[in-house]
Amino acid sequence: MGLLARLNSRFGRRGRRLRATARQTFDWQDLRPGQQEAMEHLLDGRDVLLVMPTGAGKSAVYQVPAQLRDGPTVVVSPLIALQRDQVLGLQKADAGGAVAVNSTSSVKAGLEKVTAGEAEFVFLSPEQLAKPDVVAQLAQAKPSLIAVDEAHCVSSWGHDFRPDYLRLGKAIERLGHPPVVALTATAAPNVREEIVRSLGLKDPVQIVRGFDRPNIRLEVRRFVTDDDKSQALAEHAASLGGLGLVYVATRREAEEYAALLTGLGRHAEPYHAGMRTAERTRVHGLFTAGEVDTVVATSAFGMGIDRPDVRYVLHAAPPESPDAYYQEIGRAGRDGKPASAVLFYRSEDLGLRRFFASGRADAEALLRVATLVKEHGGTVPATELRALLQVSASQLTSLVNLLEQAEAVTVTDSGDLRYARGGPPPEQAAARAVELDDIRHRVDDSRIDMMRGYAETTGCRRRFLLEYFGEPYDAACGTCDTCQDGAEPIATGDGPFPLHAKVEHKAWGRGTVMRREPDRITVLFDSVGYKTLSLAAVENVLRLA
DNA sequence: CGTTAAGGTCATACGACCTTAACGGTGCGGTATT
Repeated sequence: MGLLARLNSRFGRRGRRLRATARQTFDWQDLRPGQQEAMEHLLDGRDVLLVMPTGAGKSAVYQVPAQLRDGPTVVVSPLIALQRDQVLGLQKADAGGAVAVNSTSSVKAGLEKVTAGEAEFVFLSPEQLAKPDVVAQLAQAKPSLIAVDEAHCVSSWGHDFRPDYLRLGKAIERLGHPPVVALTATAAPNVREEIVRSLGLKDPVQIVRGFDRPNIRLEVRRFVTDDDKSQALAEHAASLGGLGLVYVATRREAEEYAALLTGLGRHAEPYHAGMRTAERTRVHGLFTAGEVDTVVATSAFGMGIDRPDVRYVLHAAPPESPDAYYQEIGRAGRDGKPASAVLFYRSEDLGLRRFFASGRADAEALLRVATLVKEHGGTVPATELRALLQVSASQLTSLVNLLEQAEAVTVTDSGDLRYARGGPPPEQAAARAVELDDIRHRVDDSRIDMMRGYAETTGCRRRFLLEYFGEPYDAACGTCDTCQDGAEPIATGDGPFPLHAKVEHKAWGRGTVMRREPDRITVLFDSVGYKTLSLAAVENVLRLA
């Protein structure tokens, strides 16, 4: 932003209104630059993708403009616990009321509050927004703003675990597509693209702030045997003071490491989705109150946790992507004081991630859905298809999502299925759907490769992560373990393939240069994900696009 | 993909070694049962 634009933003009419509202309604004395910029674009009617660390005030970005726009604000939130926390927070302010619409209470009563104008904010899961009647009733209330919280879930959960995430774009359209803000703490460039595409954001303003977290020291320790690794991790954790998190890959490990740490005199508690709700709530409460030293958890623990003073995040196994890793270690040191992130690494531990990523689309089921809908000729209720095919609602949604991407099947506003006019024949459609699914899996696999790359790099780890997220970082941080061991030199000068250059590969198609080293580059390809290429070997296969 | 538990074979050892099968994460919603 130029000086004039900055002054205008600082002292302009919209900026003043926004800051006044922030003070009066929420008692926030000032707005940070990224926050105010995003709010102004929303007031101007623009869609916004906002990538900022947790704790940097992402929620404010929709809460303040919501006060200035006529009509309720729809907030998409992945967890009922998050919805509840947000509603409680908003109820403390005089912000126009808030309600969560989900299966824990009457959906009907909640929606009536919105249409009656008694709630400025309505929180829903993607599953609620997959119900035609819910969307129809919300549309009557004429929403003036939509916020998609934890928007990376579109990409990480939408394809299998929670397929209704991929249907949000349709819901947004049916709600009249008021300004939409997608919020997340991390997303690599291709994940951002997918969020934009999937939600159907129109020419969105992308605001990316505060990616680097310089107070978090990065370190990786490599091991050969599992015993050596767990012993080293336990000893390390026991030697640290303050509050910490240990991420593990399985529920059993959560229990085992918690017991191990307890044996070493730490107050450690396990946390995973296999525990009873009451037990999970208890551990979460202990953590929130700071009455525990260490929570040993699977990926179930994290979203919505809010303590500024987490001093360390240890990993007993690598997660499935640098995106997930950065999300998890980003829970350390939110207070800005020194914190550490140590990955206890064995390359074999990536095997479990490859297993989790290995499920492939059911080609036969895709063909059956396509054939049934085609032969029916008209609109088919989803329930009818489920009964015929003996699949769960979420399985059917996943199949339909793929067939929709293959331009064979469309979903009507009432939630029924219809074969696309001029769509490809079922055999072709199913084949195309399988191909699309394969592309996504190749990209997912390459993200696991990048996790290996992070763990095994001899260069600066901070630079590795920031460049993965598309943030140029032309230095070595000087504080990570590799820097302190004397990091490898960084490629300088222009070279044949500058950072972020668009390139074309003979076999892999279009891509973007994400990382440059003296003798090789890493390119993010649209169809195969991340590939690290030796500069000596690419002369005849790679060119600038 | 890698680990572990269970079962089998060998053949003269109350263990050593091999093969095989099972297992592994994240949550919504709605339904069935107390």
